[in-house]
Amino acid sequence: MLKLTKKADYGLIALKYLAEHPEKTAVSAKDVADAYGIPAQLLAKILQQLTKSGLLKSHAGMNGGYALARDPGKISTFEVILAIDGPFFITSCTKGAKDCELSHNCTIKEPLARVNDTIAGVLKSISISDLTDHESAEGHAGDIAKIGLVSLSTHVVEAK
Amino acid sequence: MLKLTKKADYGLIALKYLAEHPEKTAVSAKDVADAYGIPAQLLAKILQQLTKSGLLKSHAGMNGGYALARDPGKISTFEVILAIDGPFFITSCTKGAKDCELSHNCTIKEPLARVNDTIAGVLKSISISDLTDHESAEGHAGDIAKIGLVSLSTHVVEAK
DNA sequence: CTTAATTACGACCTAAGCGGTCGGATATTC
DNA sequence: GAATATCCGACCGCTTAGGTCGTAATTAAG
Repeated sequence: MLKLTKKADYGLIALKYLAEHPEKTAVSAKDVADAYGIPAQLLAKILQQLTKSGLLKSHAGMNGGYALARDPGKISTFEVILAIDGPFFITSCTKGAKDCELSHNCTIKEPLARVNDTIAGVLKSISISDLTDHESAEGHAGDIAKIGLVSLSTHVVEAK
Repeated sequence: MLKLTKKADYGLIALKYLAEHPEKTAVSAKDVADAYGIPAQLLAKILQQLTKSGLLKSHAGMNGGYALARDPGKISTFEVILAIDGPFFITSCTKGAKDCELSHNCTIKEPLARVNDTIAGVLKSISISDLTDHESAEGHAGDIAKIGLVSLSTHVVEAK
């Protein structure tokens, strides 16, 4: 279905929240959970994962909580999703082509891998601070094309 | 995890196979299944779905089978995935924002919806005939940028 | 007209993963 | 030492993906 998990959603929401409140030195999982109606214990585990991945700094004890480990502009959504959901690959045949090799040539994998890279590139290009919608994120229209997009298309269809 | 299902994989593989064998007027599900080691009955159901969606034409009976309903260049991977897996949305909170509304503002959804559109645009730009890897699908490097990509990035990260 | 190939369709099953909870341990501040 | 927190592992219910089975309807070939 190509959808990302709720955990990743929650993680992104939490990081965005942290990015929007730089005045607070530490925000508890419960605070964020209450603010958005997210199950507190679940969010706690997510934030712990993000901490282990080095995206957050944690501080236990009273008045403790989490804080961004880096500038929100330096944290990509790709990293967040990776930290929470693990490495993703469009192809259900996992990367190694190990399983598909025996069943002849899964000829579709190479082009699909390029699609995978494209999507990853898009995700890498979007940082947490980009999620803070300052309404129109105009400009830089051509930059996306530089993200290592392999052009697969010989016939560009206009997207709705 | 942002991966597409095996069913979609199988469907794409089958369509590519059909596109590569235009000489055959009809290919049975079993033929394709045997060629790639795909469970025959499962593939059959997938091809039936694609037929219902108008991407394939079917012919029952002996020497029957499936054929592309259109030129492979006119069938986008987006359509295939849509036909098999149904509409996909990056956001786990389904499109209507119905469920998220009550739990305050799920501020992350708008930017994520744009990511969704971007990915959809990429998928729409890739046709079945594009999957036939004529090695380097060069050129058109900038075209992707025209696909209605909303530029979210202010800081482009180099993709691997 | 019988047989074999093939699509069409629905019921069903199983394993895995997501979303979530619970309980307890550790750390830190007041 | 009591109140907040992070930490961490075990557990659980539910959905869904992936796949099977059986059966009916269609069509071509002998």
